[in-house]
Amino acid sequence: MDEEFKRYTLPATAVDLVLFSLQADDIKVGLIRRSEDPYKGSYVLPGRFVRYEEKIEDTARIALEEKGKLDAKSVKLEQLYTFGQDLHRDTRVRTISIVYYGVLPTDKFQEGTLEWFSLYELPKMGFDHKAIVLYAHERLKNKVLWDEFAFSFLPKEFTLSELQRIYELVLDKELDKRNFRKKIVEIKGLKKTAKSKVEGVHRPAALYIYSSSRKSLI
Amino acid sequence: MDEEFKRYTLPATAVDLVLFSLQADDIKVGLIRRSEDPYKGSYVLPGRFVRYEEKIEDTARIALEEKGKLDAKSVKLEQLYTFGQDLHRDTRVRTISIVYYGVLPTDKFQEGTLEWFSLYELPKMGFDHKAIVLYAHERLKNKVLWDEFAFSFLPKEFTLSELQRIYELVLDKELDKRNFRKKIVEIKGLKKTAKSKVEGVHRPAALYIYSSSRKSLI
DNA sequence: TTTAAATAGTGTCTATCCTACTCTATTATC
DNA sequence: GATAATAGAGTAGGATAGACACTATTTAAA
Repeated sequence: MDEEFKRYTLPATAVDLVLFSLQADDIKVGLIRRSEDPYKGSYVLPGRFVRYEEKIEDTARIALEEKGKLDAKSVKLEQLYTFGQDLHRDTRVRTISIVYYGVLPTDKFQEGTLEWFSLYELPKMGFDHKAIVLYAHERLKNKVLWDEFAFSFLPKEFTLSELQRIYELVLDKELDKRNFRKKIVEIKGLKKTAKSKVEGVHRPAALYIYSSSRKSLI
Repeated sequence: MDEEFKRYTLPATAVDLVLFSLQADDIKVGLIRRSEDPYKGSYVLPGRFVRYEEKIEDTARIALEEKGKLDAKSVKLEQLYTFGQDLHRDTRVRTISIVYYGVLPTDKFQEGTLEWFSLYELPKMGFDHKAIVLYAHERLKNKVLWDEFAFSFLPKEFTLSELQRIYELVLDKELDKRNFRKKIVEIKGLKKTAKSKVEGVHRPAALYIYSSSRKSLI
């Protein structure tokens, strides 16, 4: 590439997305298979270049809709980190990547253009996107513990067992049932609804809803 | 601005810095007075556009040296957040701002081109840079509690009183002396040196050094 | 040389929180 | 009605956090 070009050209800026979702009792990540070099055949995060006068949150939302065929209203995205080193989405241009991550609730899932892989069994991935997914997982662990991210995996009404399973899958760690229930209900201010959910040959589970609170679970 | 331009032009990307420092028993932030419109006369964060094939960490480092006349080796910068909305550093171009923050140790301080203002008494600031400083302060509080950021304000050897003062200034909260000392020494694995520091008409304080550890202080 | 001023330095007790741990309840199916 | 499968609940012991007050050591001034 010629020196004049480098001197006066700005790097391109893109937004990439790490999308998590609960499917088949596992945390999945939504990826796209590259059909061209570089990294042809590998999987990458869905993303999009930031257009002039496009807020980066909007870029993220458009990427979600166009690349993921997902309803942007159903996914709450948060900024993860901006990677500005060896990220060459396209060999022709130097790219800075602003990465957002978010959770797709199970009841909002729809077949689209993304392919979903277990967080714990990722395929061969292009660029440094695998490292980005792992970084997003670390952030997700914290967010699940300290914020309200766990609820975004689930529909509005959920059982405590379902919620506990989210924590266990995200944290990759088994939790004590009684302690979990005591704490989660109190700390997150869960409210038991009158309804219950029959899901197998066993006692039905009460459905809870989440309102809002500020404490932390460990 | 013409539509063709907007359609095919990429936004510019800049790195801005929030630099903290301990001076005169106060946490200060290093700013630059704008000499041109927009926001002429207001203060802004030091920053620099990201050049083609310049890692963003390098952009940050160069900004530190050129705008702040500070030794990049003495300041550990961490990425804060990327602001991609209404940030128009320059009215002519739409700019995305990747913000880094860091702490300048007291013994590395040198007069330069930055002006230092109390974190709690900021001057009139341009763009949304005041909001960014406040956001950085929130992050700093967490980093001081959970990471090793408190030590970066101080020289290698420091007294426990000096360290406690950092926590109090950053957290904007008084701490109990005995509890602080017990916890900080244990949790952060501080080591008492043989030296002590005479600083006034009173008993000298033992100097401590920080090694490394992983626990948390609250 | 005694006194005063100023900060360094130290331990205990109480309340709260975290963790480990096991049995009964309720449903559908055979 | 017996079985299988998950829902649901309480207690005790140990660890941790927070409140709290006095003695030690130095320099300067009287």
